[in-house]
Amino acid sequence: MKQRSSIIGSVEALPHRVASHLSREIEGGDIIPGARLPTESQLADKFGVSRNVVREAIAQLRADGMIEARQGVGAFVMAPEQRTAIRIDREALKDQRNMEQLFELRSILETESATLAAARCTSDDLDAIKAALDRGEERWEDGSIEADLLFHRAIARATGNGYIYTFISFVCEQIRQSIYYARLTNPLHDLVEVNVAEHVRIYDALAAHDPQAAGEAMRRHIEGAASRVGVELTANINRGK
Amino acid sequence: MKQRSSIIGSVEALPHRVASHLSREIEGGDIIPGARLPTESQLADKFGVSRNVVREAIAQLRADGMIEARQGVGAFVMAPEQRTAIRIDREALKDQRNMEQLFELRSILETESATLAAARCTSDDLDAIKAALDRGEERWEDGSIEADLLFHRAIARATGNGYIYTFISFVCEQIRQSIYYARLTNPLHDLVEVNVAEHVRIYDALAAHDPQAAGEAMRRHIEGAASRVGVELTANINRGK
DNA sequence: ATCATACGGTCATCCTACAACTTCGCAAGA
DNA sequence: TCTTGCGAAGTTGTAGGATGACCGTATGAT
Repeated sequence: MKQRSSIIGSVEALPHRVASHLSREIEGGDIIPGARLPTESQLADKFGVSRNVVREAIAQLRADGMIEARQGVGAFVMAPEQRTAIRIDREALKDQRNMEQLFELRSILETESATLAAARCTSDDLDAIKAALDRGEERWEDGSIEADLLFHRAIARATGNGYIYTFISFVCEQIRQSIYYARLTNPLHDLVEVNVAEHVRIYDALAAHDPQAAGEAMRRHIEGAASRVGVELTANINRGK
Repeated sequence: MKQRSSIIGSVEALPHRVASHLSREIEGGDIIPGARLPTESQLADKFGVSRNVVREAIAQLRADGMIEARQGVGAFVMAPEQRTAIRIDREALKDQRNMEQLFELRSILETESATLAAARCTSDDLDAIKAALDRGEERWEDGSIEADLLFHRAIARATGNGYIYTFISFVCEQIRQSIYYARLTNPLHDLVEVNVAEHVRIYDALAAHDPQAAGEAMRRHIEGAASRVGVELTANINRGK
């Protein structure tokens, strides 16, 4: 079979490339909601791939509720509000302002997470949180990042609210990925110690079942974590003093 | 072509059915993270569909970071923490407890959204919010639901934080869909009026640029909205007294 | 004018074939 | 014995064509 000379020599799989392209066209407003996409055959020709590849790409977008395909009619782009999935563009996070906003969202979620956890956590929950905390102290170079995530997730789990856990895990992971790739230099050790110290303060508040203190400690911690990677949370008015 | 007698007679598309099935198997822990899935051919046989359908299903799961496929090796399920997308199972929301938890998450997000919006909103933002508010007063039977969403989204937009907007839109939409299908009876009109009254209170606080009051009004509103659809937010300790 | 029908376009599914890649085992050589 | 190289087998990735199901519209009969 003759190898179709694809446009760009990338390592990315074809369906993903097509999906990204379409996604950007929709996101960028090139195709307005309600409009019809070209037919699968046309897209296949346009991208120089088989119709199978186009279908796989569309399958992804459809799963996100970004487009809707009606048999015998065509595929239509849907309003951005009725997506069935949340996805964060990793590229966009290279923009400092977006990273700042994501940190703000994280601050909101985690602050309340700590507040709820303080009121609800069982002794088992506390044990799990303590375990994550301990693992952060005996740190290898970058194992500390994992331990940090573990700590935050353990708290989120202690809220007893699965959705809170999911959302926090997701946001934290996005931030981690983007930080991880941005700076290959491993974190300075004294900063890690500051981090652990803040964790201890949070844990103490949780163990004391003091929601107010736990939330406050968490808020400060997120602020600190942000500034440690060069992000300043401006005018964060959580629980406006 | 002979019609393969499929196992279940549903209106859902085949790839979606397969994806759901696999998703549930993974979510349920039947296949642990790191383990390999059966080959595409085996899955095709198992579900009684073509390999193409299986590939589309896998394409969806792969886009979510739920599984990873390596050419020449196989497909592996990934740890739930490193998903690249958040998705909410609409089926699960039929369970009252899950709905309760989702409302709690919404309460957290929206309360802070109102707080931030009060401090940051421009006059343009206020106009948009007011417009949504007015549209809720001249209500048709179920247009009021749309107007309600519009109102909340307008506030989220006024925070100036795109992620907050995205997350709130998403959560609200999930709740709306599930409520909408649960009870075909249109909302009682006096309840709609209560709803609008609460909106007015929020708007006033926003217009006065009073973050504290706005957050408080929003928290009460979400609580009210929840109870109006039969969901009680238990022990919600946002800004603990 | 109205309604039933035929037709063309589009997505949905299936099938087969081949390419690209990985793994593993075996055999030849050092 | 150990290493190296190579090929076989298995798996995912892509291509392309065929057919079924479904929709919208135009056509034609009543």
